[in-house]
Amino acid sequence: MNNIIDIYNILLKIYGFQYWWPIVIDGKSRYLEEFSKRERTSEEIFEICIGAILTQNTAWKNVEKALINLKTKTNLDIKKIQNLDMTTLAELIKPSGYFNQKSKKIKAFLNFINDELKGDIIKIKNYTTEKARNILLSVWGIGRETADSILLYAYDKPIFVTDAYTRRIFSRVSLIKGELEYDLIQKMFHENLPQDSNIYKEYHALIVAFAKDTCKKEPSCDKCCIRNLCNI
DNA sequence: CGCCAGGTTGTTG
DNA sequence: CAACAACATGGC
Repeated sequence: MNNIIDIYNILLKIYGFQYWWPIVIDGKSRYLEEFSKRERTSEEIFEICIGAILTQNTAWKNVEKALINLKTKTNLDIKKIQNLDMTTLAELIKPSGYFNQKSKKIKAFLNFINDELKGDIIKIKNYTTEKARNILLSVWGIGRETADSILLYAYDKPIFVTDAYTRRIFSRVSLIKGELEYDLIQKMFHENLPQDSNIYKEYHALIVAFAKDTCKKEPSCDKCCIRNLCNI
């Protein structure tokens, strides 16, 4: 009896595999099955990192527009983006909102790639999860959820991504008491699931799907697939 | 029109 | 440390 695993299985059955993280191909975000079966290329890693920054408190649809702009203009080439001035970069990512903040964050991340990684974005792959997380968190503009999204989806590190949806859903089913710390919520998932990055990837994506579709701010409990486990 | 979206940082008591 | 403000566009 493990509610964390039970809920995963139910969500997987209802919503199916989500195949996160999406990559822009032919002008559209695509979620491809093959992404769960091979490592990400350095180009894909970079795109995931940028997308993770752009999606902070922002709908993916808007991020997609920004990523398409960046891809069209720079082919998401690190050097080309580095050579853009702030105003141009901000203009390209405008649809994702907070464009001044986010262009600063992207610049900070590019500096990090140059200075800490000597231009080699793959380098993090060889770090321990803990070291990789700490080094990402040291970058201005990268907080815990962004760092963990990058670690899990770009570098395939077994670390669970927690977000506002996770809080909402698991508070409602009373697996989270009150306002639990990010790291404590994450710990709960780590302790109740196999240490398997593919499960972490799917579970977080399923949480997002479920939160958008049913466990919304105003929940649609009548069609909820886990209502028998819930207390509201 | 109002609300919300795959958060993070900075400021204040 | 908690509470709160600031950051901003676009979809529904």
